Formats: sequence, structure tokens, C-alpha cells
Amino acid sequence: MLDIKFIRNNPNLVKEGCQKKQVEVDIDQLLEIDRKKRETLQALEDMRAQKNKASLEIAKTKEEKEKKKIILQMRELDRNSDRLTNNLKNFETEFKKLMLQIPNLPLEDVPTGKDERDNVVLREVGEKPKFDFKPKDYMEIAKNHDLIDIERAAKTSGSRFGFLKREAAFLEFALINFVFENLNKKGFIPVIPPVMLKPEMAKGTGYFETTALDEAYYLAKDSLFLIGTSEQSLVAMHANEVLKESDLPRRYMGFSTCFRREAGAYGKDTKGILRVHQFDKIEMFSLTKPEESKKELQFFLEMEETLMQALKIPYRVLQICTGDLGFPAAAKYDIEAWLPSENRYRETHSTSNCTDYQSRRLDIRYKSHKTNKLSLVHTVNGTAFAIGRILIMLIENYQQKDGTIAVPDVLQKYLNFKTIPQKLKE
RNA sequence: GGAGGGGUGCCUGAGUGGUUGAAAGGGAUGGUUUCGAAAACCAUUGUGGCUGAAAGGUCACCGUGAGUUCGAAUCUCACCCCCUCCGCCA
Repeated sequence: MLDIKFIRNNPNLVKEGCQKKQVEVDIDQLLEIDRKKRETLQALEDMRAQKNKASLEIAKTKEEKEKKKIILQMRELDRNSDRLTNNLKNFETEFKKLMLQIPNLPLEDVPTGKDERDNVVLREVGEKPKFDFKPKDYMEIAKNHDLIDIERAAKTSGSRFGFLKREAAFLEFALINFVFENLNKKGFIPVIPPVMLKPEMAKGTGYFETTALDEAYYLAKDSLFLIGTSEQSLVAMHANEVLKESDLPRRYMGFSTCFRREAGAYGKDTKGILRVHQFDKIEMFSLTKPEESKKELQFFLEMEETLMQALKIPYRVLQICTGDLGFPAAAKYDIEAWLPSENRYRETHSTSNCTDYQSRRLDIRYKSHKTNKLSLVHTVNGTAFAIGRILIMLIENYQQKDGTIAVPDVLQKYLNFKTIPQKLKE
């Protein structure tokens, strides 16, 4: 949510921002309703003030006649209050509806663009593997090694699921250990959060407006959303809290299963485990002082790149343009890893600065040491590893001529194998 | 799932339908004292909206939402959350 005062003072900036983000909201209508809402509120409050004064008088007055007279007056006054209250409620509902439709505004240095085609490639890092044989795609390799079973997952659960088996399962734990160990050194607090959220918390994250609502699983019987990323649980964790300035930046790394309906992705990436309904992910999340969120975003990107470099997977960094930012983000970078079988880069990481957009919705503030004043924190999130996609990248980039899969050096200490041999098919 | 108990400020904890935004204690902050500290003493100590240049004015908030009333932390209803016991269970 944006600050209504900011919108009042900078309607054109907001309009421009919405346009850049390809989101249509009627700002003029919002301001008109805001004006009517305040007008009504003022009238109602004046009336209440009158009533409060009268109540005091009633309490003080000892004469019964005098009391009755004032009470009757107040009853008369009350006739208007229902109408005013009703009006106010309507204005407030409409106001809130419009406010929630406004996305976070892009920061100034974000490149303007329509969609993902306008994202800017900042750099390519790492050497793409050169194979002196015809590289296979990861699903073929995974089948040969009995690492991923899509067919049986379809039998048990339907499309877009997978069983991770054998070395793939061990690799997942190795990746988790690797990240936890390294990010903990950088001050990230490990968290395994709930994967279900109450509706108001889920909505507070800002991902549930417009079409994104269809993206989430909802358990109607219990009125709970399944999270799409642990970021959602981690933001909600500090809802309605006041943090100490000395606690900032507060960095978390959340490990959780993530659930996505992939409702808008019919026919897209239907093979394998690139796009599935359920996957595990380690997410970085940080609450910062407003003036530090830009720096924190750079720090997150640096962490992501460090992790990718440690695994020696070639990747490129994209600066996301205004039209592709997503609802709550004000700035965002993606990392795409090299996928040999498709001869192109595919997204594995994403890191965003949501400024005070989430914290205003969820009321997460901090108290300044100096001024003792309360301000909203900024929130920054970023992928550490989305396990499934990293496994894909590992399998393809580390495949060997003899049919085995090598294991990155940095993961070997968490595993009791250095290569993954081929298996006989079941 | 069954039975009971409870949600008040940073915390503990009072609160008879009428100056109760809320006693008291603790904590925190500032000050006095001190070479310094402790102790003691004094003072301060909620958030948000509207309005205003500011001072101020005003409204709201005692889990949430409705209701009764001239007036609700206090009465009524619904919901949410937490705790205890029993049952079930990884």
C-alpha cells in the first residue's frame, strides 16, 4: 500500500508510476473519494464532540429535568449519525479497494519497459560448459539415474509434480546445508516457517491482488492460504510490531516448501520439474531502515551471485524493467542460469526491494534511537536457492561424457559421493 | 473433537455504565546526587486519523466485528486467538 498523503501531494508521480508498471488505477477517483471520506469524517466527529460534551454535562447535572432535556436533545442529534456513519463506511470501503489496487512505485533508477523483453542484461558470469559430446537434457539424465520420477508423480498427484529420489534427495539437503552454513555467517537467522497463512496476512504481502490471487492454493475449510514462498511467512512474522533500530537490518533465511497453482501457465514448461506446484526453496528476507534498503538489495544480489559462483553454474544478471516488476516490488534483479539443453538462460533467482509497501500493509515499524519516532521499515527479499531449478542446472551443467554427473566441490563435504553413477532403470 | 479459563499500555496487573487514555508496581528514558557507579529522589513515558504554519483543537483505539445506551474497557451477541484438562495423534 502507498501512503495516501504521498498520493495527495504527488498524484502525477503516482499516475506515472502506475503507468510504468502497466497497472490501471483511477487515481482521480481515489482522490475524490478520499476528499468525500474526510468531509464525512469531519462532520461525524463534530457531532461526536458535541455528544461527548453533553455526556459530561449529564454526568455532572443533578437535576433530573435538566438531564432529561439534554438526553432528548442528544437523541434528536443522533438521527443524523446513522446516515453519516453509513456514508463513511461506503467511502472507506471504496477507498480501501482503490488503495489496494495501487502497486508499489518503481524506484527512479529502474529501467522503463513494458514486459520481460525490456529487462536489461547487466552481466554474464561463468564459463558455459563445452561438451565434446551431445549434451542431454536434465530429464533424460534424471531418468537414466533414477533421480526424478514425473510419471509416478502424475499418478499420485497429477501434472506438475515430481518425486526427487536417491542422490537428488541427498543433493537437496547438501544445498540446504551449504546455504545455511554460509548465509548464517552473514547474519541471516535460519527459520523454518509455517507454510499456511491467514488470509489477512497473505494479502498483506501484496502478492494477492489482481491475478496473483489465483496463483495461491486456498484451504477453504480452514480459511488458510498455502504460501508461494517463505517470504510471505517471514514478512507476516513481524506484522503489527515495533522493532528496535538496533535490530535492523534483521536478516532471515527461510527454508520451506512453496506451493503454486501455476494457473496462468497452461502449456508452458510442462516437461520436468522446472515449473511445478510444489518445490522447496531457501529464501533470504530482510527488514531494514528505509535509507538502507537499496544497499540491502545490492547485498542480496551479491549473495546470490556468490552462491552461484560457488556452484560454478554460469549465469547472467537481469535488471528488471518497470513493467515486469510485480506488484509489491520497487526494484528487482533476476538471475538466470545457463541451461545447455535449451541453449539459453532460465530464471533461478529473483531479489526485490519492496520498500515500505509490505510494511505499511502489515504495520511493521521501528523506533528511531535519536528521535524516538516510529517509521515503517523496508523489506527486501531474494532467492538463495530454489532447489528444483538448481538441481536442473547442476544436472545439465555437470553431466559427463561417461554418463555420470559430477558434484560441485563445495557440496562434496555434505555428501558421501563425488559423482552420480548411472543406474539401471527400474 | 469434549469440558473449563482467559485476552487491558513495553511488561505484570486493577478497573462500580458517567473527566478512565485508563490505578498501582516494574521497566525504559532524562535529570539531581557521585571521582564514577549503585541506591535514593524528581520528572517523562501510547498509537493513529482529521484540522492547523505552529501552538493547539478534535475524534478513535482496552483481541476483532456488530448491538444496547444520551454515554461502554465495563452490558448483549458473533467471531478470532491463547492457556489448562480429557480424547486422538507425527
